[in-house]
Formats: sequence, C-alpha cells, structure tokens
Amino acid sequence: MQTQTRPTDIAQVAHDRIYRSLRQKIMHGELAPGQALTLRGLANTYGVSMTPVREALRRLAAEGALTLSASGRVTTPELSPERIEELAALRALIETELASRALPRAHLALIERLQSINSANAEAAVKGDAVGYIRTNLEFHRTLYLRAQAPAMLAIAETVWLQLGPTMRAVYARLTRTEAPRHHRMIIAALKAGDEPALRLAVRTDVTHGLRHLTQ
Amino acid sequence: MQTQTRPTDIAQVAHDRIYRSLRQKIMHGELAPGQALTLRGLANTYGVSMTPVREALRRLAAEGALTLSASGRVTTPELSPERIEELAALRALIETELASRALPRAHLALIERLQSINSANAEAAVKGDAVGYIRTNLEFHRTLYLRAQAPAMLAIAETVWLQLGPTMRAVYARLTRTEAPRHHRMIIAALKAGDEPALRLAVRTDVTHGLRHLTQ
DNA sequence: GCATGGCAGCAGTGATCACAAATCCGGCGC
DNA sequence: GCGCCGGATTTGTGATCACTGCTGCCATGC
Repeated sequence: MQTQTRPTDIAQVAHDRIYRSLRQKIMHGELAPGQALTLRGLANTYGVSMTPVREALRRLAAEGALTLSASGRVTTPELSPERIEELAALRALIETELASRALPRAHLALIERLQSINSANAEAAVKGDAVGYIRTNLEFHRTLYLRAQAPAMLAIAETVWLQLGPTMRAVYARLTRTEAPRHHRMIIAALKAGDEPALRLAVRTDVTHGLRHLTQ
Repeated sequence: MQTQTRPTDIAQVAHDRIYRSLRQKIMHGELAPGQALTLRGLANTYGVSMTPVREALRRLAAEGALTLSASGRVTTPELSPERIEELAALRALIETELASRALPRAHLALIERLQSINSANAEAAVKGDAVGYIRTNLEFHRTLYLRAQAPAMLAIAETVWLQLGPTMRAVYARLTRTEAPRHHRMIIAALKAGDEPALRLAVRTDVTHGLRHLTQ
C-alpha cells in the first residue's frame, strides 16, 4: 500500500510527457496549421525512441488535434470554414451549459481569480503576445468551468479547443488589442449579478465572436 | 499513383482494424463495465503483436471509451451517477442541435429509412436482444444526424455514445419492451411536421429517458 | 488462525530492427 | 525544354525483446 507513486492517477511516463507537451503547443497555437510532424524527428527532439512518440501522436489524432493522412503522415489540421463554424457552435453549446452550471457555485474568490487572469490576458493582448493571449484566454474559461463540477463536459470543451488550436493563432493575431477582455468583463458582471441569461449570452458572444468572421 | 489502397482515407492497417472492432463492441454494450483488457491477451486474440493492440487501446482510452489505471492497466469504465448525468446532458445538448440542423434536409426517403430502422429496433426489443437494440437505436440517431452535415458534432456525439456503451447494456436490459420506439415515433412525427421545437423536445426526451433513473 | 514476507508470474513500457510504402530527386529519352 | 522513369531516402508499421513494477499466492512464523 505504501507505494511511492503520485497521489494522482497521472502516469509520469515518456509518452505521456510528450503528449502533454505537444497538446499544449497545439492548444496554445504554437504550431501553424498544416505543419508536418515525423516520428523520428520528434523522437530525436524528445530524446526517446519512436514508440512513445507514436502513442502520443495517435492519441492527439484521436482527439482531433492532429490529422492523419492516408499514408500515416501526421500534420496539424487546416480547418475548413464549415468545420470552424461547427466547432464554434459546439463551443457555444457546451460552454454556455458549463457556465450555467458554474454560476450557482461562483463565489467572490473565483470572480477575483477570473479578474486577475483577465488582467494577464489584457496584458498579453497589448503586448501582441498571441500565445500568451490564447493561454490566458483559455485559462479564464477553464477556471470558470472547473466550478461546474462536470469533468466530462470540460474534457469535451477542451477537445474542441484543441481542434481549434492551430487556427486560433491566425484568428487572434488580427483582432487582439483590448478587444476580447470586454466580453470577459461581461461574463464577470453576469456572474456577480447572478444573472443566468446574461451569462449565457456573454459566453456565447465571447466564444463565437472571434470565429464568426472566419466562417464566410 | 495506381496503388491498391481504398479510395477513402481510412487506413486498413492492423491497429485500425482492432480499434474498430473494440470500439464497436464497446459502443454496442458487448463489454461489461469494469472488464479488464490485457495487451498480450488481445494480441493473441487478434493474432498480432502487442504494438498495434497498444495503439488501439490508447486511442480508445483517449476517447474515454476505456479507463487506464495508474499502473497502465486498461478496463472498461464503471461510470458514477454524476458522470452518467453529465453524459446524458451532453447527449441532449449536442443531439438536439444535430436534429435541428438535420430537420430542413430531412426528406421523405430519410424518414422512410428511419422508420425501417425503427422496425428493426422494435424487433430487437421484443426479442430481448440488448446488443441489437442498442445497435439499431444508435443507427437511428446516426442516420438522422448524418443529414445535419456536421461531422465534428457527430464525432463528439459518437464519443459520448462510446463512453456510455458499457453502461447502456445495463440500462436497456431493464426497460426494453416496445418502450423506446415511442420516442422514436415522436421524432419521426416532428420531422414530418417540420416542427423544430417538437423535434428538439422529442430528441431530448429520448436520449435522457433511459439514463435519468440511473442518476439518482 | 491470522498476518506477513518473499517469490514467481504477469502486465505495461520503451528500444531496436526488418520491412513496405510513399516521397523526392536526378537523369534519361523524346 | 519537358515529361517520365527509377532508384535512393524518408517515413510509418509491426514484431521482438529486455526491463521494471505490480499482483497474487503460498509458506512461514507468531
């Protein structure tokens, strides 16, 4: 019983480390759409053999974060406008539900944390730091949704973020400024007021705003 | 250029074959919750080495169809009531949206196909064929949702079905009878009438009905 | 009788290798 | 000069193996 494994059930093995590393890069928009990844190349980069790299890539491909060509080559996806519209609709559907479920549990400490993340988000925006912008933006949403106590829903929301990752960079590169924190402030205001319809609207607006102009 | 590969981009390799086989078994409720799967055992069953089995299992685990213990052992998941409630809510959210999108494209040929699938579903119900019941039930939904032209949404809906697979058998074992086709007939009636609110309600009722009593 | 310790078998992980298919590139012929 | 052919290289796939840690069982001692 007195094993020295971590208290979590998170395996600390090589393929998992590589999976997390690549997943973060993809979700934060550090990889451009259409970029090719090779087993031997990544194995060399991470100093391991092809085996754990293959598992990490296959897992990411299963989650839609990467595309497998017919010959097994993996690349980051280049999304069609229709696909982007779908993923934006999914974000709106799932995240409004998550926000609704988080609302009754959103106490002052959470709202303060959201405001703090929002400051970092605005800072990244004015500095033109696209990766930092995306990272803090997702952190804002994740922090709120964690309160919903709905891990399966959150996992699916994150899967959608992952699929949008490579595209996100292109999206946010052009709008940045202090644009998006406005919607985040609307979310915070609705949380403070306990106004569920306003919260749902604010979340829906926030998640679809940046993607809408890409779907035409 | 004159390769003999299929025109689709679906790889016909060993790990993919094993993945599809296991995925179907899980989604159709052929595997009981908590059942353990071993790499060497499956490798033997399918007549391959551990490598492709490992990839298939990891892919299924990534989709939530299987659970990985801390030591790497994989089993079919035993879902908590909270998790089931979440997954039912996700089904309701996503599938009402898919049905709405399919509605304007639902012509008579589709409705006739749905009725035909529904007959097979009723037949499986009276025969007490749980696997056949689940299979035709999912086929009914998938056939409708394919008309929505929303592959990303459908993929996520199927992921949810996959997670519910092992649990579904236990659910439908107790209610079967000609119970569920009633909701399916409501869906068909709403499609014929072009009545979107009724369609959304019928879908929501159908997907949450069987799961609701498990969430308490 | 029960608890504990050790040992054997079992299960997953990652490295290495042989192989096949796809891709790329240079040269040859028209 | 252009296009096509063929080989070299790259890349993914699957098998095998050594290794580690876990599991479970049996025997031993209290």
